[in-house]
Amino acid sequence: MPDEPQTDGRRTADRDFEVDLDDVLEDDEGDEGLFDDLLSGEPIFENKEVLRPSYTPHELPHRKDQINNMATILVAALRGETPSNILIYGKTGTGKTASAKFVSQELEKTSQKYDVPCEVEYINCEVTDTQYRVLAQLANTFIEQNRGFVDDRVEELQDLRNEAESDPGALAAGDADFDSVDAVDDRIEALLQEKSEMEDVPMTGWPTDRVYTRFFEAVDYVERVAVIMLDEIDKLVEKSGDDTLYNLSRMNSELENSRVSIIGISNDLKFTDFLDPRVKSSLGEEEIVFPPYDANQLRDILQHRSDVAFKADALSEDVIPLCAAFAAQEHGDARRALDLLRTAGELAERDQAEGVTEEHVRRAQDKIELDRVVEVVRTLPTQSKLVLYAILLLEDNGVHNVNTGEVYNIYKTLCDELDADVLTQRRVTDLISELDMLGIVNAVVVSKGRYGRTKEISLSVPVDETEAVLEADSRLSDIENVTPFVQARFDN
DNA sequence: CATCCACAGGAACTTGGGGGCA
DNA sequence: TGCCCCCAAGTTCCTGTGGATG
Repeated sequence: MPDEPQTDGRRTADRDFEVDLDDVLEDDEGDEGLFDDLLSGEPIFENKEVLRPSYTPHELPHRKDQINNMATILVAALRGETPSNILIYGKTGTGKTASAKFVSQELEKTSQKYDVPCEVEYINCEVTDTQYRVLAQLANTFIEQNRGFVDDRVEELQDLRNEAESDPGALAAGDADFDSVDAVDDRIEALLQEKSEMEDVPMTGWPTDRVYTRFFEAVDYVERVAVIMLDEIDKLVEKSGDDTLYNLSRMNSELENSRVSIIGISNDLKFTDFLDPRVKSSLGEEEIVFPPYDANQLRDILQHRSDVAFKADALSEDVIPLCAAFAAQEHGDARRALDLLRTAGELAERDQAEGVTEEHVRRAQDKIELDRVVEVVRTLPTQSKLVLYAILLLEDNGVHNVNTGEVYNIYKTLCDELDADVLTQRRVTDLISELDMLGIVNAVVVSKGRYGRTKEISLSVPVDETEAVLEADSRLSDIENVTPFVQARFDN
């Protein structure tokens, strides 16, 4: 195992963020075991899962209108018609995804009840962010399903065949007319042959149009209505244009057996501006807007979930209003509110407190922010880390609102000393913009008249923590030894 | 009022690494 | 093996520009 030391290093680092083992060990006196202490405290949570973002609730307060609206549109699928395409708008944490998933679950449930072939495929375009990958993923899920259909059909035919061997009359009673047992065998063989041709689309390697064809065939293999749900659709358009959407939206005119319908979910209200007008009109047949929650609505949601999540009386009175207020400031983000509540609970649990207090919420607020920053910085690519370190050094030396040129100069010396590749300034400006979008730095374009136009960059995270995280990176391990060389530059 | 700085940021291209297929 | 594809990261070349200054 050549990478053993690295793994070890990561484990130690993780430990500090996950559970504070040192604290536990210090308290470990007498013959009590390691976990006894932790267990002895009155538990605060009843069911923590319902506070996690992955949990899809059965009831979404203050979203009845939107849900009914979606249902009205999608009910067409149950009648075997093509539902209109839907575009859903709303900022993060406004319940778009949860509502859409809820509706699709109900849709699939009902479709099974009435035996109407109708499926919903969910794709998160932030993860699956190119045309190729979207098509490949869709193709593979449908291919998988089709194999299932073939298996079912083959089984059916085999039963029929077995029955027919003892009672020739059974053939006529079957749903398809076979005049002999051999005919049934032939059919089975043909089906198995078809199945063997249903290979998965590889993750990479094929031309995109071939993937498209494969996907097309897979959808059209049986009669059905396929609802394709594209979450964070703006990310897809931003990265790889509207070809995917164009292809998907014109599919219906060529499909013979099945119909497809698209549900696009977007954070960005204006993303249709970049679309081809044809795509825009077809995709936006129906539009549903999810407005941000206000503090009162957030309070309802939190109340709702905390009844299930916490033990009775575990929350002091002002906890929920405070969480709601904090989250309402962040454009009414319910996910954030739930996170806050959960983290506050975890902090209280770790303190072995009786219940969650206002104080825990405030600490949770800080912890979430710091955790986010630490995680983002830790997972940054090396080059971005170098750029960030350059900004950090400038800040350390009392230079605030630095501009691109200064950063680039420091970055260059840093790379020289570390023996790393030096990127062009063009690339570094992009990296700075990325850091800006991640909220690690704040970069504003300003014009200094005669002295040019540049970005004014300032750090928007705590210096010490960030520095610690950067120095923990093995690839930058020499950085501390290098700093003096860079420091020397400031003397000039 | 024109000039001109110091970049911003778009477009097209290259490189190298993932893979398929005959 | 050679030729095809896709993709991320990076490079080259480029045009655009807000406003202090001469």
